[in-house]
Amino acid sequence: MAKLTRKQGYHHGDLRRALVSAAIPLLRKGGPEALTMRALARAAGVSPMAAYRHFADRAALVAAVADDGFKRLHARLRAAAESPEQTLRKPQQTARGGLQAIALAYVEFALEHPDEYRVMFGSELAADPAIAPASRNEVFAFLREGIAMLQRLKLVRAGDPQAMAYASWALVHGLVMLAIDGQVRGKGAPSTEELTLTATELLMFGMAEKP
Amino acid sequence: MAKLTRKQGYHHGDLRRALVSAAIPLLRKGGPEALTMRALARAAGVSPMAAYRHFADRAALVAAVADDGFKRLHARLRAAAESPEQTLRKPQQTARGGLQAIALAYVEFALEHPDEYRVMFGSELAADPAIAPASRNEVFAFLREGIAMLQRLKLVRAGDPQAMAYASWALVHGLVMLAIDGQVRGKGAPSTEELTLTATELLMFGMAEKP
DNA sequence: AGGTGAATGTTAACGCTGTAAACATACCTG
DNA sequence: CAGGTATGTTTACAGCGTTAACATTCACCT
Repeated sequence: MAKLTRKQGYHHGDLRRALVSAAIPLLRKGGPEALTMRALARAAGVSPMAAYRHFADRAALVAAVADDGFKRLHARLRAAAESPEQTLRKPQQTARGGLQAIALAYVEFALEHPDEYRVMFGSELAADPAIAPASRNEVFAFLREGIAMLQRLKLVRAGDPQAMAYASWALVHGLVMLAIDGQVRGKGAPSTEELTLTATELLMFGMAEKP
Repeated sequence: MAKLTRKQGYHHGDLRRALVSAAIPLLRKGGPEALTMRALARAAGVSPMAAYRHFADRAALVAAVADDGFKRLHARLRAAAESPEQTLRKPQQTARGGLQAIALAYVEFALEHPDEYRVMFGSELAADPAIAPASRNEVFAFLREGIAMLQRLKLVRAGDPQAMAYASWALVHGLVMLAIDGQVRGKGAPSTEELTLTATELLMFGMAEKP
């Protein structure tokens, strides 16, 4: 019976979740730097040390926030994949267009929540791989499966789907980072959306089944 | 004669450069978190506040370190482009192979100095675009010129070289970030070098002149 | 040469941070 | 109801970025 109330009772009532939730508005207001243990505890109406009952240290807390972000990103990508009506200019092959729609959704998510995205890929997590967010692997698996499906449909050439998924992810992630850093601005720079379409199309051509 | 000693005399003798130089070993030992004003001043044998005579705040100092990094990266890429003997498995078209060699050199640089690379693209700089390192634009221009050259040689399809350069940069940057974050590890994951070759080849195919 | 102002470095202090240690309370299980 | 464990608090410390006031050294001008 202990299991039933495991996530509910106690003093605050799931403070862990409250802390992670409090992280989002904090991030959006003050950027990654504002994501401090004390500010978080303050936002949750709790003493600074309370957070340490749920997270070993700041890195663990950041990892939890990142994990949460990847979960939302995953949901967003799944929605984009399933939605028949994506805001995509070129339907072309449905499956390929679907993958492009996923890429667009990915970029959109990152640009809507740049600070969260930055935390998700920030250096705090890279320190030790033990706290790597599990949901990140799920996002990657989702992408890899998409590639594999396109291979089965003969829309993508044969080859290690894992490597192609890495390449695709790298491309989109790189686009996002450049966009977030404000590096894409400047004379004659394309809009991020245009750039995403162009870049993904280039990669798609490269991955296409050779004629 | 005043001009001769412009970079030499004074109290410390070009403390600004000393601070930026001291940043590298500091970074390699303790990661981006170790790059603090006080530690830097300590390493330069100077009082904590001395650094503020040369940098408005920590962000400015980080920007200077990043700028230095981009300068070294630029030099590295130029060397890779000019060196006739790159460690490249597939010579294929010389020019295209050259671009791939540049990509490999880029990834190598980042993997050798992951903490510096992270600082170069860290969130501290993105805050305000005013302190964006100028040398980063030079690296990008270098890449864009390479693409434009390939277009003139008819090895790359027509199209906005700027957008293609963004796509290429994004791909390589994304690869680096994934590799640095230790995300590429795992069962059946390719080596970073293999992955770089695969990914750049995919993009090259996509950018190739259509038959 | 000598004086003057700007450039550079120092000291002291403030509020913020992460986190360890000791303590207090609420809850669950027996 | 008793005991233990999970949770939250208080206190404390060292390190950080940064401000303000002060000290020194150089560069230049007459």
